[in-house]
Order: sequence, then C-alpha cells, then structure tokens
Amino acid sequence: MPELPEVETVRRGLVSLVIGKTIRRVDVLWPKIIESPEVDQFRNELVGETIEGVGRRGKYLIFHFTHYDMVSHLRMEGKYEFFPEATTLDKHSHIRFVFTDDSELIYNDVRKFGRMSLMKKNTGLQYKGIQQLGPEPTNETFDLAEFETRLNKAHTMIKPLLLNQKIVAGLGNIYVDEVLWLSKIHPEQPANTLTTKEVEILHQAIITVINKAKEAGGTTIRTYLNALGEAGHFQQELNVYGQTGKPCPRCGTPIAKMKVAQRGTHYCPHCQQLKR
DNA sequence: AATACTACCTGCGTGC
DNA sequence: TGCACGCAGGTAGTAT
Repeated sequence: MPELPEVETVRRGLVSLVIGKTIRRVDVLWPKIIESPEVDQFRNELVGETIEGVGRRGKYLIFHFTHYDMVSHLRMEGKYEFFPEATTLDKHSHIRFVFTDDSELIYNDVRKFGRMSLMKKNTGLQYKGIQQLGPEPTNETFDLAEFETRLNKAHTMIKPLLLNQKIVAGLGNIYVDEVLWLSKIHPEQPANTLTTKEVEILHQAIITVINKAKEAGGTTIRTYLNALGEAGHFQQELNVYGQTGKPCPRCGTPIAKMKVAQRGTHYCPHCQQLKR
C-alpha cells in the first residue's frame, strides 16, 4: 500500500496506537525482511525498548525507540496491523512485536518485499536509501529552480524519472500517472524537452496531488482487513489510474493504458500528447 | 555518471 | 480443473 500519502496515513495510525508501548518480545518469521543487524541481535536489542515516536521520510517509516531508530519500508504490499490482545499469525505475518501489555503490532507482507533496519538512536535519516532521497513534495521543501535544473539535465522519459526517488521523494505509480494527467504531459516525454511553463505546472501538480491524497488518507485499491491506514478514500478522486476505457474527466476521450519502463501507465491520448 | 533491465515474492484473473 | 502467463501501490543490484 505504499506511496507517500499511504505511508503518512500508516504513520498517523501508528502514532495513535503504539506510542508509549514497550516491547516484551519480537518474533521474526521471515528473516530476509530484517536487513540489519543480524536477526538475533535485532530481536534482542528491541526487548525493553519503548516507542517514543514514529516519523516518515519519503516512503520510509522511522520508529523512534528509547535507544534506537528503526527504518521500515513497506515496498509493494507491507502492512502493519495492531491487535489490543494476543492474536494468531496468518501465513503472511512475518514480524511480530509483542508489547508488555499483551497488545501486538504485526508486520504482514504477502510479497515479502518490505525491509527493516535497526540503527543507533537519531541516525535513522542516515539510512542509505533515505540519504539518496530528493526533497519532500511540499511548498516549503520542493524547490522549483532545483527541479528544473534536474529535469533539464535528464534525457530519460519523465515518468520513470519521477518514479526515481532522487528527484523528488514519495511519488509511485498511481500518483505519477495522476500528476502527469493533471499537467497534460505525456509519460514518455523526455524530461529535458519540457518547457519552463510545463515544469512549473508539473512541480505544482506534484505538490497538489500529494497534499490532496494525504488529506484523503491515501488511496485504497485492494482491501485488507485490520491494516493501519486503510481508511483512505483518494481512489474516488483518481482521474486516470485504473480508469482504462473510462472517459477522461477533461475531454471525454477514453483513458488508455500502456507500458512505460515496465510499469502499467494510464493516460489520456488526447490531453497528453508526445511532442518533439 | 546516467540509464535500462532484472531479481526479489505471492496471489489473482485470463485464456487455452 | 489444471496450467502458463501477465499483472500488481517499489527498490536495489547489475549490466551497458
């Protein structure tokens, strides 16, 4: 479930449910999810630790414990589920944090792509994947001039460039399609061929779409019971993603779908034309 | 250095 | 019903 708005929704859910909880035991059922340290050390170091806060950078969650930071990425299908009392694990539950009051936080991930790393306190932001991130897509942090410079230097198609988290953090397959539709830019348009005006529109569209999705609690596509952050309703506001064949809300032309850089890509063939 | 492709996993829908 | 194949909200590693 993870683009920036969904991860932010999960973060808020975690803040409301697990702040102040102290870990009694950690169970690791799929060791590959723990990047570092070694699984036994990961489990042992967390015993007795209290969750003091939960932050986010791009699509990464950062749990702030008494003596550690824990960086967690949900990748494609990772979910956190909170249970007030002891519960049974299902086949896709891979990590279980048991708290001293018998409540549990369970990490569930059908495809097992998610990753967690335990780091020294206050060093979560130094995690390699986080260090490489571009700015958060907000008015305060996302600089237009810098964005334009980066786009002007890139010869690649705009969609894969925006999916690369180094230019701006947080966009994924849904929001890139939505942003490009809003900006009337073809997903395969080479980045360095965009006009100054187009870059400006794109920059603002990124901020606007992410903000609206955050406010909506993200997009919920396939439904999962109990997962944190499943209250999202941005799916009602999608203009192109998953709307193949439906009329473009702007011009009525049927929304088309194609492959761009191996990813399913939705766009309006009339509003978003490839230019040269 | 920038860009392209693939591996990592499982489940679901489609078509034969 | 069985099976092969393509597809799914992401990223890191490898190759060019």
